[in-house]
Amino acid sequence: MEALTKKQQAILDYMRQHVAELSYWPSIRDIQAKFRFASTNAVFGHLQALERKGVLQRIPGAARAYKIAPEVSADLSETVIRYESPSDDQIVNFEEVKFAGAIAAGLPDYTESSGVLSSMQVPIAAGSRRRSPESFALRVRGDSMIDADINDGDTVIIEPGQPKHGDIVAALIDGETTLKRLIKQGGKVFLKAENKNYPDLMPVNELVIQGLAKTVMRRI
Amino acid sequence: MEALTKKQQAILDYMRQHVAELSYWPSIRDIQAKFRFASTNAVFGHLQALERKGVLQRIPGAARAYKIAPEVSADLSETVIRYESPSDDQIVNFEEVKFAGAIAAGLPDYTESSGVLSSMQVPIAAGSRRRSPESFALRVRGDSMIDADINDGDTVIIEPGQPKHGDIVAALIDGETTLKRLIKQGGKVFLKAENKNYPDLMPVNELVIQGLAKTVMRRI
DNA sequence: TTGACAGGTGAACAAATTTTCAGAAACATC
DNA sequence: GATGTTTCTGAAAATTTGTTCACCTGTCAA
Repeated sequence: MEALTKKQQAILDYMRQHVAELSYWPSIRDIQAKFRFASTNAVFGHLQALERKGVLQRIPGAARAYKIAPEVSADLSETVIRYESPSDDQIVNFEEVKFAGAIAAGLPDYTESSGVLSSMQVPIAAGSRRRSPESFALRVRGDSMIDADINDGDTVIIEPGQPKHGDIVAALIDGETTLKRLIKQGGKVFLKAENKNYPDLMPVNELVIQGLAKTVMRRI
Repeated sequence: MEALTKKQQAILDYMRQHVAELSYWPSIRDIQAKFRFASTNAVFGHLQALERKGVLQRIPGAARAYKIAPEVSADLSETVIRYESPSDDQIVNFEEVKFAGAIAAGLPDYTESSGVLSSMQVPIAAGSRRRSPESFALRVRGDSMIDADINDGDTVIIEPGQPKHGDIVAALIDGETTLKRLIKQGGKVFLKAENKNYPDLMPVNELVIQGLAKTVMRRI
């Protein structure tokens, strides 16, 4: 694999950043402006090079249309081990977690040092003109849901939604967010900790919930 | 929120699917072709409507350039339940999963019917100016890792990295991606299925891996 | 020195794409 | 049945965008 020149890498990065932030690709002239080229052809040449080197695929004739080839893996100086990208149909297509508040529109806080925490973060919010409740992630502390296989240190994705009987909700109790299962029984609403050692049902009059826990994430 | 008509919803869905699959937006003509309109203006009108209704943002004059507003959650007409957003410090800041290949730059394939699946999706490499290989997600099929608490239907985030002894890797065996634990023993490399019912160690000469499984996601 | 090559200028061209205009058909609503 | 709205047609205009051509400028190695 032929290596990219500095300019090529910069352009590729810019394109990535652009599409991540705005959700659509930059035009050749956008790139030209960004790098202060006097001619569109400077960009054109670079794009050709990027395509030739296999890191970018242009769609002939189509404006703002590219595909980015999967990144080449860093060389692994191991002996027998070889990398191979998965075929597209193996890839699970996710939806999106919109993070509330401060990081809603932010770019990923990718700190190499932090030991490659997995997972995601969502640029999007581009065009978020709604004050609708967003999904967000919470780190689980404690063992109140241990019997539901949600353990200390896990991360749950909290989504907005209509809480139904049996749902696990992020509820505000005494100003603190806790994970509980919502129980409706005899017209009354209860919260239940999924831990045998905890008291059974906790009746609630007014329930303040932050959302529904729908997904658990666990580090291996 | 004004509701979308059937055609509008279909067009919106198509656009989402297109961008998720190809990583760039369809042109008006693409949409026209898809829905067999005789005129581009049919599409144009629908796009106007979608924008007026706030679910889509067009970039004037730019081809194949849109932003999609985040979905609004269904209104909760429940009685005692109140929503409250979490404070920022409760929010876990994630890093980013870059999806390989086709969906690299895609937007979420959000199908309302599919019942508010949780989770994320990644516009890509946002700002990642690193040439590192991308992470991606795989849906787990089968029970080969059941003893490691990775079950059928779970989703694992596969990350690039130097595989070490004990890591769970996504390895290519007979052209199929499988999840196995990597064992180095006596200078040899083995793969081990974490399921008591499966044979112990599988010796490998040449190992083709797609990455390291570092995170499991499970739907509740 | 020469030649190859990455990087760039400038202008023009062709194609793709958005956008506008005027009007018609379908369809529900009252 | 009248009325208004949504949906669509057809063609044309305006603009954006990708593409091409001729030529210039350094750098680096043979």
